[in-house]
Amino acid sequence: MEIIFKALNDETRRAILNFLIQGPQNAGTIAKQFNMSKPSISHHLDLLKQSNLIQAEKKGQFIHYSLCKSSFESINTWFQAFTKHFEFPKPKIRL
Amino acid sequence: MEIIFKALNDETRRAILNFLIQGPQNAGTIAKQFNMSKPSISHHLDLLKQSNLIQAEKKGQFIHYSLCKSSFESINTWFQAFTKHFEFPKPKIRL
DNA sequence: CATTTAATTAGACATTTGTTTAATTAAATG
DNA sequence: CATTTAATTAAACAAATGTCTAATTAAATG
Repeated sequence: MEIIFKALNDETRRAILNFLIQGPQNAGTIAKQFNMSKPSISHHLDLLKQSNLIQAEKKGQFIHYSLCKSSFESINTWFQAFTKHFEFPKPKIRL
Repeated sequence: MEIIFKALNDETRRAILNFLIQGPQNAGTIAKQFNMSKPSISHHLDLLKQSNLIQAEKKGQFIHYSLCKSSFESINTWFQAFTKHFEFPKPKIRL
């Protein structure tokens, strides 16, 4: 989980994830969305890839990035303990 | 969301949240769970409180900390866009 | 095969973060 | 009311993070 939460702890990376909901995009197209240098975006993509929130696929000169299901499932599982905590408060009295 | 993801991006803080699933605890009891100075834990509790993942209530000399629903709901809402993305893949053909 | 295009890697640097010890605040108690 | 106990705030500092420009890699093209 460590690396997933780390990857999510940045506004630009979260915006990249949101952008990728539309579908796979190459690094250049992603970079154009942001007022930031290409190397910076490349670095963010690397962190997202390390965390398995996205995956990369080389297509000739381009690299296509897309959302990756597994890490989103991990996060969901992590939060389930808290979801349960709030959904099922212990009754103080027998009904 | 910024401050919530920031708060979640630390192993100790996530462990504190998990500990609080058991129920409200005071700062000293929380600190004992960790091999770390009390001021460090105090700092982590402050960040968690700022993010509204926990709330504090002073009881005499003690301060009771407990999980706070609202920010967990915010996170859940944030993730829904991705949950939807993976749950409902667009069919390529009409069934 | 020299040049262009897409993208990453490397190096530098300022900012943020997590930790510690020392000092402070505030409530409880003999 | 002086002392103890719970907890925070302050100050300092090393480590991690995000950004940039310059350099490099690798594929496409005239």
